[in-house]
Amino acid sequence: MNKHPKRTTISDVAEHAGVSRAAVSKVLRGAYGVSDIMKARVEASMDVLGYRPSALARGMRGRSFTLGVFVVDLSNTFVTVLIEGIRAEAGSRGYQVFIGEANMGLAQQKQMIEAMIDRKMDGLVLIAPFGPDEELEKIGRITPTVVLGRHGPGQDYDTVASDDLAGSALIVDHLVSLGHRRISHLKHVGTEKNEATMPQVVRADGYVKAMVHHGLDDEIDVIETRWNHQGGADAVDLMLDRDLPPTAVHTGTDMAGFGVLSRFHELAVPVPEAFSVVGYDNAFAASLPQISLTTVDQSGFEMGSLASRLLVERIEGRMEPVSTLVKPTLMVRNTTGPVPAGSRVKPELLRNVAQG
Amino acid sequence: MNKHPKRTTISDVAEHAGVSRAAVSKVLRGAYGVSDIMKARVEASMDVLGYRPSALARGMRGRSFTLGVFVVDLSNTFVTVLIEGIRAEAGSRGYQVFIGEANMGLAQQKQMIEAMIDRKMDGLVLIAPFGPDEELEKIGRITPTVVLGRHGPGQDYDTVASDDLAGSALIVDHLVSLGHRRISHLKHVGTEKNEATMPQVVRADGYVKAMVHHGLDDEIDVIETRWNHQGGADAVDLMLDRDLPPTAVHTGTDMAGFGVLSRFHELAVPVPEAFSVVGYDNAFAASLPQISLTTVDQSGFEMGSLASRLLVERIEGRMEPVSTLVKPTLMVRNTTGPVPAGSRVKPELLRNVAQG
DNA sequence: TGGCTTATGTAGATCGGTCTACGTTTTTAC
DNA sequence: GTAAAAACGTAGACCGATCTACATAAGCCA
Repeated sequence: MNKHPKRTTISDVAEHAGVSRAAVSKVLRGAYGVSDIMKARVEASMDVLGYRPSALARGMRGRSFTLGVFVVDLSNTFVTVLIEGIRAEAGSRGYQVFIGEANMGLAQQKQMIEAMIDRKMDGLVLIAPFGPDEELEKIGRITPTVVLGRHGPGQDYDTVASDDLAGSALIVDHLVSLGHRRISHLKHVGTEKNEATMPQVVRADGYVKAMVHHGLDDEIDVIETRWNHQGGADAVDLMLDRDLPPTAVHTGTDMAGFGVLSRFHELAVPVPEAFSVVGYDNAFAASLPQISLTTVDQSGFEMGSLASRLLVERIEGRMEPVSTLVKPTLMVRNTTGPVPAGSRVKPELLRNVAQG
Repeated sequence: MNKHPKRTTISDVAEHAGVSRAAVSKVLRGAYGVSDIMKARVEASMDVLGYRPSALARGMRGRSFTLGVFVVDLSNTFVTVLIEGIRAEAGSRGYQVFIGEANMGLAQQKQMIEAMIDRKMDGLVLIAPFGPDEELEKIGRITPTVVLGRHGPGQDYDTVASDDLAGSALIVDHLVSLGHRRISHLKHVGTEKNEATMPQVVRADGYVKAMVHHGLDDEIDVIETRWNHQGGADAVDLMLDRDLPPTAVHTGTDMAGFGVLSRFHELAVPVPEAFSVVGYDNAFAASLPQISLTTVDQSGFEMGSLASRLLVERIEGRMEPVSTLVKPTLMVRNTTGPVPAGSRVKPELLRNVAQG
């Protein structure tokens, strides 16, 4: 005895109200050409019958009232905040939000996005997708698209990104003001080619520019690693292996920052007394007092709701691309401090620890 | 110039291959009555035209090949692991997984689930939904459903849960073996009524049973609070305010555990020297060395893939409900230690600290 | 070779809505 | 008071697939 309480359809409502199916459809859509009397009667029937239109059938011709959010990695708590913003705005405009994840590379990403298109979702938010810009253009030509977390502008899609250039500058300024000069930066490197619009590229660019601005051209030190826990941990060993190790690091993302802190913790290198660490994203764990990671906050909720708003605009007809940048803010916590006095950073000592 | 590269439909393929639409449909579904020659020709045409069937249209009569995962709170990193498991299994069986979140109460949860049904998703996985069991039965009668994280059995849905009774026992056993006797427990209390199948109820029950088992009937201390960071922090003040404060706490969930640790950190109460803390879920942050929270691991990936498997079975016709329990394991880390010597737990002292 | 069964392909209804075209009333305007 | 315009409601094609019936062709057996 399953699935048998047959759904009420638009025909049932029409019959019950004694009008045509087209009339019910009009009421449903709030379309022109409905008298108040008829509207009331139809709505009453809907109520009595407990009618809910099939979003699937509606989608066949009209809108599906569904937005798709594509994510590479749900376990990154920062994207959760973005999604919160997306949902809030979309919900208030009558759209349902469904999230699709794909973390096994470009092919899987493509498949997921196609799955969304095949389900005729009215619009897509792509959170930090990989792949070349042209791929995104292609998607944008098929369906309304907003790319979140990559810099613009695009031809056929909108972008919402944090001003990563400014974010990196905030970090470097902060560290320099604490007296640091040897500041390293962790740049994400994956299997895919880096596009100029990707955050890792812009953050690295901002880091270099800021270093130059402070006259620290000679101290520029970009370490390529993966932006995850392991990548951060690995980078520590690399840094400590330098002839003259840095005194601070801009880890590019909190996840890598956690890895850095973990490794330092294992090595009993005191943070921030011996080494300053700055993350990026203001993920949940960064705020835990035992971690208390200095980081850059991207006001994810606002970015998310802005993306939603742009997407709905686009669905409703806007064609010109919009590219926005949100100002980040620095969250100074307890992993950054004054540069250690020269005596306290014995490179030899640090290297020994690393090998022990 | 948008959205105009008109999609190829089944008719296009049929025409190109010189067969009927029905024939193409048969090939698509792998249905009976297709010669090898025709199959090859149709598939070639699909290839040439770059055909992808509309999942929407397919769903109108047949399956939509879509599974819906309902989640209350995506920011809980444990559900991310569950989703990973669900996706792995579902993907290998040709289903797409879409996630819907609703964290603003029962009404929003209901709306989200209805939205999934309205889109004719083939089956639903509900992760720790709230509301009465009957509500779940109602859903299960409409569409194949697996409930993840609530204990069974259900009449018209399957359940996959961690053995919370055993989990609580593991925790209490561990603490008792360290010499603790005054062990408190944090029980989640929300705005909704607690059902007997909800984890907070079973964990509390397991805690009580385990305490009784160790002859600690008189030390049973269940504190009702919210299972989040703030709830954990608040509970610390409550515990320290007791005439004879406990020496250990089973926080019910890692999120509350983080709150407990945070508050202790603020109060400079050393963990585990003065107080032992155990979480539940083995969330990501629990593994960070600075946190290193002793907790219970629920092997989320396995639970997720098991749920997927059950759901597909149900979609394919099974009617008898299945109710499974997965064994949890204890992860001993650095927030639990031997009970402090009597002198070190001066209740007065702790209370002063709390007020300072 | 006739009679049956099995294999292969097609026509056309169907799913539950939307949307265009058109007929009928009711208003408005002069 | 009548023509033109606006308001209201309906019929029926359509979206892109699935699925049931049925027609035709091929294979099998005696």
